[in-house]
Amino acid sequence: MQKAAVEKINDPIASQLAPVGRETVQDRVYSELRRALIGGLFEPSQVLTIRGLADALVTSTMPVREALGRLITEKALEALPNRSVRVPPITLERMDDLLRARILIEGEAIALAATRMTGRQITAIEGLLGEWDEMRALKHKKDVDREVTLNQSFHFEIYRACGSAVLIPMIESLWLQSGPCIRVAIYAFSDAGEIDTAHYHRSIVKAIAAQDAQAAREALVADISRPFAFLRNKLQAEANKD
Amino acid sequence: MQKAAVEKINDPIASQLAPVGRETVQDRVYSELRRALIGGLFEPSQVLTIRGLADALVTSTMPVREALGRLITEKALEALPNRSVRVPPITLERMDDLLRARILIEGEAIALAATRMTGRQITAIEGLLGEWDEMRALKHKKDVDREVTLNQSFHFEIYRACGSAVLIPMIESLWLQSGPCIRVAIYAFSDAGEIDTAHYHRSIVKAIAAQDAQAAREALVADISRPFAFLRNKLQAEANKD
DNA sequence: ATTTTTGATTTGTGATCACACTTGCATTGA
DNA sequence: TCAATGCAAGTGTGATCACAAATCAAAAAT
Repeated sequence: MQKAAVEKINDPIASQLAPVGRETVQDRVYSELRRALIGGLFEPSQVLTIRGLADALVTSTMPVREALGRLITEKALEALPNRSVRVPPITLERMDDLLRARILIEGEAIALAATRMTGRQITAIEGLLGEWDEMRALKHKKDVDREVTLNQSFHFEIYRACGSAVLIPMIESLWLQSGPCIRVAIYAFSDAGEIDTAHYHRSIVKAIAAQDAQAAREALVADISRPFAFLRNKLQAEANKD
Repeated sequence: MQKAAVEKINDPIASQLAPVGRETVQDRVYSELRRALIGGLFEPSQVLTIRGLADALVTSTMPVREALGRLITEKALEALPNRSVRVPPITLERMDDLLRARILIEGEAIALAATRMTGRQITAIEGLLGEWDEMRALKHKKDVDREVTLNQSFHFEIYRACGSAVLIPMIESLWLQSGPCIRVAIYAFSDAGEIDTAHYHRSIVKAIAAQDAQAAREALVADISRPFAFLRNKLQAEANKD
C-alpha cells in the first residue's frame, strides 16, 4: 500500500461547499481498498492488519475496521479463525468458480446492454478502444496499472448500460474477488508476449454496435476467459513441478 | 424487532470450551439482522437507527454499526444521504430486476446441483417436503414464520449442493434483498387463498431426482416467480387506483 | 542442538466519549 | 393564525481506551 499522501479535510469552507452528503472517511478508506484490490495491489494470501492500514491511510482504526468488515462480506477478503484478515489465496477450484460466475452474470449484463446502448454510449466505448492504441504506440514501458484501469472502464461502461441495479453490484463484487488473480495473470502476460486485449474489446464493440446480444456475450466470454485460462495453465504447471 | 432475551456471554468456562474461534458479538448481531431481513421482519422503507438496534439487541453501538455497514454493502439496506439507513422501498423496477437476477443465478445453481446431488441429499429435501404436509395438516393457524424458514431451508439445501462458493453468497445477498418484498407477498397469499408452495417444491424434487437439470431450472423459476408476480399485480392495482 | 516455557509485543474487539449534523418542537414575531 | 427563529434531543462518525487472545522471541531445560 502506498503511503497515501491524502490529508484530512478540515477546511470549513470546503465542507460547506459540499452539496449535501459529505464523504465520510470510512467511504474514502473503503474506495481506496476497493481500488487496491481490483487493481491487484495486494497479493493473494497477504495478511492485512487494521492498525497497519490505518497508519498507511492516515486515519484511526475505526474507518478501517468497518471497511474491512464490508470487504469480508463481499468475499473480497477472508476472515481467518484467528480473526486476522487476508486476501483469499488462489486455488484452481476458486478460479474456475469465479470464471463461471463471471461468464454467467457479466454475460447476461452485456446481453442486456447490447440491446439498450445508445449511439452516444457506443461512441464512448469506441473512444476507450482508441486509448488502447495510444498505449500500444508508446509501449516501451508496460503500464500495467493503466491497462487494468482501462480494461475496467471499458467493461463497466458497458455494464452500466444494462440497466440493472442488482447485477452491477454483483459484478463489482466478482471483480473484487478476481482482482488479485487477474493482476498475477496480467503480469505473466506482459512477460509472455503481446497484449491483444484491444482485439477482444474490438469484437465486443462490433457486436454491440450490431445490437447482436449473443455475439456480444460470446466475445465477452472470450475476453474474460483468457487471463483465467492463462493463470490456470501457470498454476497447473507449478503443481506438476512439485 | 423483538426484545431479544439474549444475554451477554461472560462465562469464562464457556469461552474455554469454544473450540477455536469464539463467536463475536458483531457476528451475532449480523446474523440476527440477516434473519430478520430475510424473514421480512422489517418493512420496506423502515428506518433503522444504530442506538435503537443496539438497545434491542442488548449491546453497544459498536457491533451494530459494523453489521449495518455490511448489510448496506450487500444492498440489503440502503444508506440515505442524511446518513440514516433504511430497508429499501419496493418499486416495480426493483422487483423485476431482483426476479431476473434470481432466475439467472439460482437457476444456474439448481442446474448444477441437479447433476451433483447424492441420494442422501435428495432424501433430505424430500424430508422437508414432508414438513409442508405436516404444516398443512394443522393449518388452523397460518404460521408465516415457519413457512418462510421452511422455504429457505429447502432452497438452500439444494443450492449448497451446487458446489460453488461464489454463487451461494450471491444468492444469500439476493434473498436478503428480496426478503422484505417476499414477506409482503406471503401475507397476501395467506389472505388470498391456498398455500401451494409444496406443489412447486415437489416438482423441483422430482426433476432433481431424475437428474434433469433443465426441468429443475424451470420448476425453480415457476416457484420463485410466483410471489413476485403476485406482488407485481398488487402493486400495479394500487398504482392504478391512484 | 532441540524442545519447552515464559514474557513482551501485537492485534482484534467492544465500550465510551466528543463532535457535528440533523430533526422536531416550542417560542417568538409579524 | 401562521411563519420564522432558536433551542433541545437524537443520530452518525471518528478517536481513544481497556482487555483478551494470538504471535513472536528469547531464555531455560532437557
